[in-house]
Amino acid sequence: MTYVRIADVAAYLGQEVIIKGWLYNSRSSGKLLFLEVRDGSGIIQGIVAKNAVSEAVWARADGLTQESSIVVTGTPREHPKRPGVYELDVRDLEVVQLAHDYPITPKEHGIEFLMDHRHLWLRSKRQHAILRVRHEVVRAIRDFLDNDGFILADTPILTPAACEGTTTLFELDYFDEGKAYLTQSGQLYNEATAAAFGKVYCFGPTFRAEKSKTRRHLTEFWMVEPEVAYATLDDMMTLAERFLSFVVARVLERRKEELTLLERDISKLEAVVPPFPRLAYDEAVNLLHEAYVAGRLEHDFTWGGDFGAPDETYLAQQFDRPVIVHRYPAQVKAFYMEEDPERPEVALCMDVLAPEGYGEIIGGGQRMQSYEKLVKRIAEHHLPRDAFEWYLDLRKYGSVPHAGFGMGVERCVAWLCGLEHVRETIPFPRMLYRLRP
RNA sequence: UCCUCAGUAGCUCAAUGGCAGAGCAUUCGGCUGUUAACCGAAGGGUUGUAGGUUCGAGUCCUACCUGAGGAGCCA
Repeated sequence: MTYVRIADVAAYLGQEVIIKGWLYNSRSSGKLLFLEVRDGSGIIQGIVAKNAVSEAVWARADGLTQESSIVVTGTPREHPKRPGVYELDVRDLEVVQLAHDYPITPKEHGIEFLMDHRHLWLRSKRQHAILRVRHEVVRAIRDFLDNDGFILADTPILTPAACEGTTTLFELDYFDEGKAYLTQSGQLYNEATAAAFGKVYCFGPTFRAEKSKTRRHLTEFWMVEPEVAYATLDDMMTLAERFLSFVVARVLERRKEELTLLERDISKLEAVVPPFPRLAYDEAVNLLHEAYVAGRLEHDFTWGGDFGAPDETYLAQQFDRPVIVHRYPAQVKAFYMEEDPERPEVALCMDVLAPEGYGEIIGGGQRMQSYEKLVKRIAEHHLPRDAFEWYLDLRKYGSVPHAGFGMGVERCVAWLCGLEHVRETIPFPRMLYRLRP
């Protein structure tokens, strides 16, 4: 007898197989039982006819409860009325464990209840679809970078100092070395590996102890950060555009079924092809000001600040694909940003804003190349100089123009899936007021 | 940290200041093609906590707790 996964039953039509899984839901019609069996690869409806099985099998099948673990023996065949859909004529059924009072019923639940039962919620169809899209996004990211000459060079999660002085860090005791912090970005280390390998990326979890409680924030999130030696801001805008287009195309190609289950408007994603509109910060400010004058934005925006969420949403809504905003005022950006040689008050940086109000999904730019200017910046930002000596070494020994960016995986997945909140895009989200399960 | 909203059965929600209710889930019964199946019955409540107003509070007031959304900050 062959053990098969539900995703593969089409190759076994008419042959008896074994399926190992859990009861997702069941319906009955007198002497017929309809068992929806899931095994992680898919869901198949098992048909138990009272006159076709032994009394013992019938009794076991009739007594099944939601999420009981079961091993089913039966013969797959096409659904009588729905071509392309497969069912299983059940001959035998063993109960591995009988579940009692599974809390997540097939009706609606509130978000608090579902988040408290996240470990069980992961079994439902919608969560499956989202996490399969996430998996495809991660795979596409790696395929794109690996095929483009990048080396994966992971950066440490425990770090001795902040990489951006402004944001809040998770702090912990590190033996006799004093305080250590959970990384908020691998970028500074990326600059070191880029000087070693030319084209690198790191891909892992990052942590921000920001007290942000919005649909776009997690305290622990995954970020992919490519970094390229001898690259400029323009190179990064082009790379981000190619990179993001590739990821979107891959998800459309391989996960259309999941997007359909999520009721995602696929035409919105099909529009995501190069070139992306590029907007200087100055132009963006003008657009926002005009929108305020026309009554489309509540607050006026003046040059010098960073965009708020409504501003980002408005800017993104002006285009049918991601928009790249570049050359922000240096004062609102991190200390390591290179300045524009023609306008020192702006930084050679860029953000990619996703369409439909999903906000900033990519941020990056060209890094400061000059040793002297970087020393000055570190002092201006009141950062501890000694913690950055190794970083300054990168400017002493073969400094070159270099640039990179970071993309938040969860925001990207939320956008691709059309979700209200990023919390469903990671198996176990960590948020301001949620550490469990 | 601030602003707004919400806490009633295991879950999702009703209930003009006047008897605590429904659907789903659970248990029992019925149905040979069901699709969040359906039909019938039963069990299930310290209305988030502590005070207050009132003849009477799930409902009004105060404080606190918990959660959700948003601001700031950010991917």
